Amino acid sequence: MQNGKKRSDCPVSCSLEIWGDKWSLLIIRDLMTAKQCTYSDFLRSPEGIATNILADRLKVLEENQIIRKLEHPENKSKVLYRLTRKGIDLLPIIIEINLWAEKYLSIPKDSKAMLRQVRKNKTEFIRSATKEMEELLH
Amino acid sequence: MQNGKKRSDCPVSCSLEIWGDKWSLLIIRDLMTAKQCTYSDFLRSPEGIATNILADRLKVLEENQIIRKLEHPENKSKVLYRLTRKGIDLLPIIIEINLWAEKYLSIPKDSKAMLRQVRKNKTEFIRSATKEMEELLH
DNA sequence: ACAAGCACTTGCAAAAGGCAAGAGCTCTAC
DNA sequence: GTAGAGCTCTTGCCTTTTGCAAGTGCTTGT
Repeated sequence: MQNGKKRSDCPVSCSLEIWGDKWSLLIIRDLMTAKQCTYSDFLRSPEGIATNILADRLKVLEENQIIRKLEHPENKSKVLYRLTRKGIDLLPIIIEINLWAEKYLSIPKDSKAMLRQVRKNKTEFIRSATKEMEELLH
Repeated sequence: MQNGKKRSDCPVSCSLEIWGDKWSLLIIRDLMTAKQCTYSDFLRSPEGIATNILADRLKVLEENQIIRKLEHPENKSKVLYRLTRKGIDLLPIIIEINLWAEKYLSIPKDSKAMLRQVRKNKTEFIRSATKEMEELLH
């Protein structure tokens, strides 16, 4: 998907070439809610990504500096994945997707609770959630 | 992609199942900038979507009521595609994608001009652009 | 009546996705 | 120190989706 030359200069098209597939934004969503995930955390997500696809997407996201790998503090055979600042800044997109979905699809209760916070003050919600995630960048 | 049962109840996942592929958001982008497009307008977009893929995506987007078909006023062999309100409401997502791309990718001059307007007052930009598109819903 | 334009469809090859099994590490228990 | 279990991927094989080229059927302009 992302190898080869880009289709156009359009910002939307270029963005989609990085994370515009069926899975990447779910990986990013997982990282936004959990702050950090191991490989098998991703595999446990309810959508059920296949392991080879996961490995591929993690590779692409890392190459594009959306996420980065770091070693697990207590187990050298585990790998931790975290968002970079570039990845963290995808939060507004994720939020707008949630808001759209809330309006037009049926969504679970816990998502609604989060969105109540968002609607109260979107800017502030994004600011504080971003700050929280950025603390892990150290 | 969208047939079969859904992967999960996650709002992001459900949304991606509708328009989360490499092409759908580009079709929506075209409709946001041009207000209405014919089939060959989409084919002329710089990304070069294949005609069978285009036909398939238009079908899925119409089934999900993101777009709708209407007949061309002056030529019965042409078909016009327009966004529904559900499609118009994807504008905030498109805007956030543009803002992210502006920050992290290199984007063309005309996109930057539009984004200057957005940054001046995002809420008002969305409000007025939405209103403009909604006028065509009649 | 003919050619050109338009919205698709079809057929076929290439690429991507999905599943199951396994490889190569590391840590734990004995 | 060796066996087993857990972890991150990789590999092979098959299915699905995508991409390309050509074609179909309708409409319109000349």
